[in-house]
Amino acid sequence: MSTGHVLLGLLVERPKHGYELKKEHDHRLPGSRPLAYGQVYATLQRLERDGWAEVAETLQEGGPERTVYAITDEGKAELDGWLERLEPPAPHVASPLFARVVVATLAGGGADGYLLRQRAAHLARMRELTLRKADGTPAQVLAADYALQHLDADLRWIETAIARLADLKEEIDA
Amino acid sequence: MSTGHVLLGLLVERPKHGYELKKEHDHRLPGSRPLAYGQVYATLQRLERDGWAEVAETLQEGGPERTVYAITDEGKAELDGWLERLEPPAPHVASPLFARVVVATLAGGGADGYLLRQRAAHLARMRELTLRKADGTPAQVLAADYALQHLDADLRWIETAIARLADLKEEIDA
DNA sequence: ACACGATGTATTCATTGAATGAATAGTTCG
DNA sequence: CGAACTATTCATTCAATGAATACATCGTGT
Repeated sequence: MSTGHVLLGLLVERPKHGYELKKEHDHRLPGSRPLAYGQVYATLQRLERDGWAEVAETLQEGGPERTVYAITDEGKAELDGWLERLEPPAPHVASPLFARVVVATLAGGGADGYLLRQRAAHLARMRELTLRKADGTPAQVLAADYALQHLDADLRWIETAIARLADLKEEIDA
Repeated sequence: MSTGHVLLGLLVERPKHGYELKKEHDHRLPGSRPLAYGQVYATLQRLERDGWAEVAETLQEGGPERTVYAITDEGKAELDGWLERLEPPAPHVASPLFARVVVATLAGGGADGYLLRQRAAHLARMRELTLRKADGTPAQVLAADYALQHLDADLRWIETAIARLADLKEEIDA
């Protein structure tokens, strides 16, 4: 429940309500997919159910009702645990790129064309990100760097994949 | 529906039933998370609902019933489209690593320790994968290369993140 | 001065997809 | 007889989207 832990993290500062959490999440984690409101409130309910967050107060002072959530002691302990825990380093690599290459080869189409087009798209995206880095906040720069490093990793892999497509085809035909 | 497209790809060769598809998937896409049976059958139902696959025959020749699915013409067209489509190059980077660094900084703990431990874990995992590459099939080697490139990307990012933690903290405190 | 629409705040709901784990049931083989 | 393999189903949870609801504020034109 990665989203839940991030929300817990945002609650450490002070109690907040759903709308605020969504805004903060999108602001603090630029580059990550913006949270849908539905997901925020669903996640908050799970946090409450598990005792990691609780309703601090319900405000009705002009405007819609706002339900403010606070992190609990249990939630703080859980968050600490999450921060200590090492990210299991990619036990399973979910790679749409790899999947397509295998499927294209299986389906007989050949993956060369796809890989070449993908390489071009990656290069374009990297140029775009590099430009955007210039005027970003530190968080935006870090997020962009993360994306850039992984796009570069894809590019390197694409090169070796192109070179080894023949081997893959042989294995599949066998 | 990436899983669905992969299953479609496996059906191009010839009609297959769920159990066989699960085995083939896990075999053809080493390194990816093994499919749960439940997911295979649920996905097949969606493929059928969308007209991309259909029940070819139901066998009851000694042994449990087997429902064999075949790809339809519509499914072939969809698969071609999927293979043509470029992977939207990381519009949103879902990065547990980045998320933890931000949350650790927000929560006041500081992310240095976490990054150092994560670096060590990555290095260990890379050594392990490199060893396993030696005696792998071409598909396994490609999958391992994909993982290795991305672990290396993480490592590079970790270095720059360590160097820029102070900037991030400053942004958050402001 | 005030009706009106746009914008912003805050939450809920219905639905779908992804994923897990356990349960079921028959077959083969030692 | 029991263990292992083949094949499918079910119950449940989490993740995620998109639309709907509802109230408040604020600027604009008449």
